[in-house]
Amino acid sequence: MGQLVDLLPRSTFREQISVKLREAIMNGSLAPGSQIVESRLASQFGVSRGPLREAIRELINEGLLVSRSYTSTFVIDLSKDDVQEIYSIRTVLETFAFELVWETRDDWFRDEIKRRHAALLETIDCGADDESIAAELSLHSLVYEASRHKLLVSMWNGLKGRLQIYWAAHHRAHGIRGPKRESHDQYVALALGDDLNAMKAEISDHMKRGAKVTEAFLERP
Amino acid sequence: MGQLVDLLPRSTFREQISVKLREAIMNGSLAPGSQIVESRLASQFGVSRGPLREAIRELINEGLLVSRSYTSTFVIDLSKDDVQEIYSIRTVLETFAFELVWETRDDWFRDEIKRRHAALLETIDCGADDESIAAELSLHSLVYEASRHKLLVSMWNGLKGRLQIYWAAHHRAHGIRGPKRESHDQYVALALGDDLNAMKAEISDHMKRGAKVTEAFLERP
DNA sequence: TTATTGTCGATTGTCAACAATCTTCCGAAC
DNA sequence: GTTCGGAAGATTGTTGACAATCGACAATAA
Repeated sequence: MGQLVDLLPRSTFREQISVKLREAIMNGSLAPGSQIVESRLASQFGVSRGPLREAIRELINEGLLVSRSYTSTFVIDLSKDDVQEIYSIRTVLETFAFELVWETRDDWFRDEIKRRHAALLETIDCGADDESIAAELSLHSLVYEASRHKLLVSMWNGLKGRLQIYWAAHHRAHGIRGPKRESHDQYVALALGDDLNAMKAEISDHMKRGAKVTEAFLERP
Repeated sequence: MGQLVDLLPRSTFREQISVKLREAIMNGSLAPGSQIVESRLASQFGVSRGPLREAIRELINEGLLVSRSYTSTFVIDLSKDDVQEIYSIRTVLETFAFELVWETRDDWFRDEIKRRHAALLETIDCGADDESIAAELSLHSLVYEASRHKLLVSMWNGLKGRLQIYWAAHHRAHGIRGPKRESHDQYVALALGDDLNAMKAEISDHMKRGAKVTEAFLERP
């Protein structure tokens, strides 16, 4: 039986706060390295410190915030090494995801990948930078979702959050544009094709290119 | 300048509680599927519900507890699928870890893997079941630690906790003994050798065997 | 001047009371 | 008997006040 109506979003403050906080970090309202003060944020959100603290703990576990006991909490500032680690793990996980999915790709998968690629192209054409980043991540998310591997999905979500912070922050800081228009043509074409090894090679290349670009961020004057 | 005296372990209640809780889950004092009640646990630990809740959130994020809003919190009870997922991801991550480590294995690595293997054999000979489980996990942890890949280590730690719960619970429930004495001979020998592909094959085999054993747990009358 | 100690403000950590929500169970209406 | 509604109990969610800790700065003594 399907879902007759949407579930009412009766969420707790902690949940609402944690998504708002994530948003604020993603869109740069809370810049990397900036300090989080519980009492200030609590009054901004109009709640007490209790649920706010729990939301903060959640983001700390996700690796989006870091805290020192009794002293302070900060938005993470990823180092070059951190980003390289993310890309290297991404290569491994995304390759595994394609192995899982490969033989069972269906019409939904093919339609959806085209749809998300088109959405990415559109945001790029609009010049909407933050949206392009989200769209690129959404395109990559597809193979994880299609794998039906819950653990794999949750690991990807963790990486995704940190990547998004990093990209968004650097794009803002350096005035760099989002993904290039042709950046995913090959990826999508191979994902629709029949050569798994070529797909794996493309993932590896794609990540190496990504890692190179982020390196470039950090070598600017 | 060296350390004159040990640092005092001045940790917060939240930290102390979260390690105690983890212990209680690992050693079966809190069995899989059993309910967690904040107020009861808080009085047992002699603290208020605030820090206890934060510790609980931490374990929820680690996947050791699950909670339903306003209703209840439980120790997870892994399904067969969950365990299969853990093993499949483990295969991928541990293979990657060996790729990273392979060319830079040094004397420390070789000594340490022998040491941990010996420790595993000793706990098996003693018939100390819980210790054998911990020793086996410690042996596998080595390659992650040696990889110097922080992200990889943290992902492994997440898996490790869940596996340990699962094993410990099933060993207790079914009176099954811990790892077999010869179970890691091949693994260690290959890790000390020079054939990376053979090592990869052994990891894959090792995990398939592990997954089979856990399947057997669940098919008992 | 320089090293040590005391003090103060800022921030996080903890507590106990109170509110909101969910589940269960019981009774009434049909 | 079945279904509906509502009260009761259990549990989690939220709050505001208070305590502990840290870092910086000033006061002090050599």
